[in-house]
Amino acid sequence: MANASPLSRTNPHFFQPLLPGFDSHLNIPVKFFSDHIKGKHEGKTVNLRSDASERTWKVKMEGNRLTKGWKEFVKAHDLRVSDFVVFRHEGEMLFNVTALGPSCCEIQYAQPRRHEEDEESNETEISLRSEKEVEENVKTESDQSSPNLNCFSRSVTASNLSRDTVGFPINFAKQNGLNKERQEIFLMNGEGKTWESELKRWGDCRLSIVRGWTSFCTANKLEVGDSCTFRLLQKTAETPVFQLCSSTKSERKIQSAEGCIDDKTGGSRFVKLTPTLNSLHVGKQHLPVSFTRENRLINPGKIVLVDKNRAEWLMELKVDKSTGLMYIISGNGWKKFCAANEISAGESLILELIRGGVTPLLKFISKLDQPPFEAEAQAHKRARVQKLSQETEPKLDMREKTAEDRVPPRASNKSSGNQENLQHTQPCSVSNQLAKVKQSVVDALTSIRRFRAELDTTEQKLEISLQEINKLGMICIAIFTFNFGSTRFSKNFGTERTEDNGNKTTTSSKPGATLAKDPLASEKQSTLPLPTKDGLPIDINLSFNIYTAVRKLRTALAREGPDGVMAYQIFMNSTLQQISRQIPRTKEELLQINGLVQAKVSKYGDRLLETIETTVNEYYGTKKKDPIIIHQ
DNA sequence: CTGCCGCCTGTTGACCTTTG
DNA sequence: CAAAGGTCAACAGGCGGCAG
Repeated sequence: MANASPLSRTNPHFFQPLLPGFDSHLNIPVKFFSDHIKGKHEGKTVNLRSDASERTWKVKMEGNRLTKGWKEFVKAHDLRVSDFVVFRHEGEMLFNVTALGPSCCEIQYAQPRRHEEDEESNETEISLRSEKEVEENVKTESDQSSPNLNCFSRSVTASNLSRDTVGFPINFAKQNGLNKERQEIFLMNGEGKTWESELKRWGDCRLSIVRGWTSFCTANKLEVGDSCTFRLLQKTAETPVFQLCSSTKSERKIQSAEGCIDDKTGGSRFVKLTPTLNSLHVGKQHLPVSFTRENRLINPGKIVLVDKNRAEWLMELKVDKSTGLMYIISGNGWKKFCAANEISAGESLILELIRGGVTPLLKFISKLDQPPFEAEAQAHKRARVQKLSQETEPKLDMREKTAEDRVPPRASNKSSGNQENLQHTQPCSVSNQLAKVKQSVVDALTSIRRFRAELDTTEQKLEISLQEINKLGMICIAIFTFNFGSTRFSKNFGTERTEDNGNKTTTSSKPGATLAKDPLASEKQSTLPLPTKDGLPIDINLSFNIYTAVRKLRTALAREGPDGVMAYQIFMNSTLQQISRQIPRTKEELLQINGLVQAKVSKYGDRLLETIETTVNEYYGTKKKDPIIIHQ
């Protein structure tokens, strides 16, 4: 899977996808271990560094396993299942680690916390990655005391698209000094492309992005219902830049691909929920403590509910801070979900918890008709429920209302076998009621067994799919490591290769012929040519070296610069990618790179050109300016 | 007609209280 | 103590008025 030096002549690399259980230890690939560690550095402590922090983590190596200390590194970098980590050996058991998210893009971290701000957790210098940070920032937007907001989320709606206007969180603006009546801003997508826009203030308490929103959404295929999160990149600049750092749609695609692995928590996967009039009205549903504890469902976040038609409903799993209880909330999503499953107040439904991905899923298993007396008792349980129903139908007594409420759904529910009986049995004897309860339970059990069999089959299929996805993920990671567009890559994949000595050899003419294999399995794939804008191929190995070199330069510049200057504020990743693709050799050529304005070229141009020149010379082993474009 | 503005109202979600 | 209900601030979006 991973291999020594496939990507660079100087630094051996390997990468690992993070699978469940990754946080306790990480296996170094056997081949890498035997090539670079075994016999030389065995049993030593490994030093891990990342671009996200200046700190070095010491991690114990037992055999080919990273053990003691790895957990801290994981925690500090907020690594999660389905992320990837690329280890680059810098020598003397020092590894530079690059973390990539499930989207195969590098995880962006927020500004490092200062020690004085977070003295309690001095083991963690890095603040959380953007996705989590987003959640926290959104959560604390109303909290005036929370410092350093640099992300906000917005949903794409038909209304804001049609009006080309979207609301802007006022607290976010206040925290970041966006107080002007009108302020030009840039909306930037993940690839670094920008759209001109404007932030406008109305009165004291309202801000909106007033133009550019629709074109941004259209260009980035953001549709109604998607939720997108923006990060403020250049806070101090004349024109603030808000970069799209995540969107719900892509996340959900990942969830649906990954979210159906069986859980390994050992708790009961099934939960019975009984929505009440109020829970439907306020749109939230508490989960039984026993269920959340057994299944370790203790962290707030997203949760996907799958209804009987297999439609997914993305909701929030929250924790009630005063009681510690977990509940699902989604505006009227819970009400609609119940409606979609033909569940009305007082009726119960059984859901099965499916875990394994980033987001847990609760799948509708069956409806559990309650005996009327129980539903009735529940309906009478609270005086406030009565108040609520009186608001809607003030003339009805609660008892009458319950009956009224319950009859129509049953009358319309053709699938309910005992609907007629239920309608007539309210005054029935206890034995009749018990018989009905028993029948309901038997029906529910039958449903559960049927769904379980179906789930087993689906699970097997999904596991096969997951393996395929993992394979693809590895391919993507290799592509990303080169930092080139995957579509261009795939076009040329397998058409031409270079041996380690840099000589080009044609080994396969079938596009994709080697795609099925692990892309990192062979060192011989290290110099796949990619076309430039002109359609001409470039030497990917050189470009990768340049990318690595300018990235190192950026880190160095960030460290040299004044406190608080982030690497991305010097050069953005997209700028580095463009530099590595176009390999500018003069300041004029630098100015043609997006993101390199005159001021930056004046400030950093010399060092950039020097770095590029050195890398090119090292690569070709010569001082002359070799042509970068290699014609096929 | 289009874009901008501002008022108003419904929705959402966090936090707290009450009930059984 | 678990679960449900209540309250309220913040926010989103509908709608109508106004200007160009």
